[in-house]
Amino acid sequence: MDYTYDVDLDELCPVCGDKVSGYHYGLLTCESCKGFFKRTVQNNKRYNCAENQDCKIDKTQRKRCPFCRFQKCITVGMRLEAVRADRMRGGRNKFGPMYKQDRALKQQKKALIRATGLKLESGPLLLIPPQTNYTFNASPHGPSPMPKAPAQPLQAPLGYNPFAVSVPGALPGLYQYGTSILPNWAIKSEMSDRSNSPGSLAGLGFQDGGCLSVSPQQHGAVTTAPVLERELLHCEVDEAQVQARILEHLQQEQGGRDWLDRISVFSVMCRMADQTLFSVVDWARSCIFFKELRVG
DNA sequence: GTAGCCTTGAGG
DNA sequence: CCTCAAGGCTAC
Repeated sequence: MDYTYDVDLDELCPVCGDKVSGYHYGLLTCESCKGFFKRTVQNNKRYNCAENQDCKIDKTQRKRCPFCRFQKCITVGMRLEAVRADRMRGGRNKFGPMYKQDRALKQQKKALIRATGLKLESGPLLLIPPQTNYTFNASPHGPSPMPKAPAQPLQAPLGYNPFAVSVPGALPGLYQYGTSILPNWAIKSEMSDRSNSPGSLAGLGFQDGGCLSVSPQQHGAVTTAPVLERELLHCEVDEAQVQARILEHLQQEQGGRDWLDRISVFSVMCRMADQTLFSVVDWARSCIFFKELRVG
C-alpha cells in the first residue's frame, strides 16, 4: 500500500544506463534516448559505425556512435511503430495497456521481493509477461495497415525487455503438457469415479490413504512411484507449522509491545493474509512440477 | 545533433 | 479532471 506510482522510475535506461524518465516507444528509457530514437525515426536517419558495430553505449559515450546507439534501441525493444507518422501530439496509443500491465508486474515483483526476500531473478520466473500480441497503428485516429509485433520479440542481451518471454528455471524437453514426466509410465487414479486418462495430469489421483499410484502403460499393473511420491510429500506443508510461522511473524513484528491492545483486527488479518500468501509462494516454488510449467 | 523541459490530448 | 506518453522547442 505504500508503493508509490513512480516505483519503477528508479530503474536505468536499458540503452545507456541513464535515469529513466518514463515509458517511451515501448519501454522504460531515459529522456535523451527517447529524443534520439524519435529524431532518428522521424528524420529517417542513416548512420555508420566507424568501428565494428559493437560500440559500448553508456551515459558518457552514447553520443559517440549513433549507429550502435540506434541498434541498441532496437535490440532492447524500442518500437519504430510508436513514432507517429502524422506527428500528432498528445493522446494515447495502443501500447497503453501494455505499459500498465508491465508496471503492475514490476510492482508485484517488487512487493514480493520486499516482503519475502525472494530473489526472483535467479529462480524460475513467477511473473508471467503479457501474452497479447499488440498491434499498433501509427495514427491514433482510425486503423491503418501496420506490421504486427512479433510474437516473441528480440530479447535484449543487455537491459530489460518487458515483452520478451524468459523462463530461467525451465527444463526444456523434460515435460510437455499432456505427457508424463516418466517415459512409458502413466499416472492414473485407482478411484473409478475419477479421471484416469493415461498420461495426463487430469489422471493424477490419490488413493484414499493419500498415496499416489503410477502404473506402467503397457501392463496396467499398479505400482507405487517412490521418487515422485517422496517429492510430493516433501512439498507438503504442515499446517501447524504455517500457523506457528504466522504467529511468530506477528509477534516479532510487534516486538515487546502490548500489541494486542494497539493493533487493529484488520491490520492483523492483512498480515496473516500476507504470510499465508508467502507460504503459498514457497510451496509453489518447491513443488516438483513448478520448474516444468510452461509460460504459455 | 543533443538533451532537458514544455505542450498536447486521448483515455481512464 | 488527471495522467502520461506522444511531439515540439531551444539552449548548448
